[in-house]
Amino acid sequence: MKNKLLSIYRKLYSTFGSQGWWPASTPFEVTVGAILTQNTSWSNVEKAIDNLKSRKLLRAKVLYRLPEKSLARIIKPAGYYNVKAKRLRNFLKFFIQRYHASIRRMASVKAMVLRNQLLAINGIGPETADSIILYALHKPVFVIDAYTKRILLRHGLIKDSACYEDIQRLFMHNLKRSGEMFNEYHALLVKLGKDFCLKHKPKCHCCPLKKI
DNA sequence: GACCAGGCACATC
DNA sequence: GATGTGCATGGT
Repeated sequence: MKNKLLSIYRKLYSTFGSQGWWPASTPFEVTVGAILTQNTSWSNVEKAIDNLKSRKLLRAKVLYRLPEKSLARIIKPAGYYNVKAKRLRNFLKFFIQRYHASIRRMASVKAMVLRNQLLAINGIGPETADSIILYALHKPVFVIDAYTKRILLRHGLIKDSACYEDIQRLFMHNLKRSGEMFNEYHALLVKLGKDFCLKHKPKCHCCPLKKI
């Protein structure tokens, strides 16, 4: 399994190159994006983030002062805007109260402790929590998403019944813990998922992983 | 017009 | 514990 996961990574990297994730200019912007991108295409999230940026709202305390209704209107292009406004505010409350709106303070906590704290927030599930920990704080946790599961399933590396933590363990127990690599690997899986899994049939001959 | 997107919580059985 | 449903915009 170790060799398999590593050869998939190498093949993806040699095919697609570095993906430059996360596409954001600050760690705080990553956390906002992680919540907004739940079940939503990134292009829609970008519009919502641009709205926040142009209004100079991309700071925790400033954003938290905004009424929920106003926030919902501004992030509308990201879809599910009412639930996401709530979820964002749930995170902001936590971030301000527990870490004084400081990314540095939040990053000083052990990854698994923070993960549990994030999971206790209504609206933050495993993928969002891990995205924040990996892409905003650069700590080595592997992010699992729908593409990752679909790809591993197609290549017979997991069972359909595998849950989020099962798949995460597969990567984390079989690869060297490297935030840099986990960052790239997950982004590459998303790239493969977007470019091939949706446009082609399973195991189609032009998939870069066909011989893996 | 149908289908999909870088999920999650909640209701129901 | 598994399964179904609501949440919503914008691109293909």
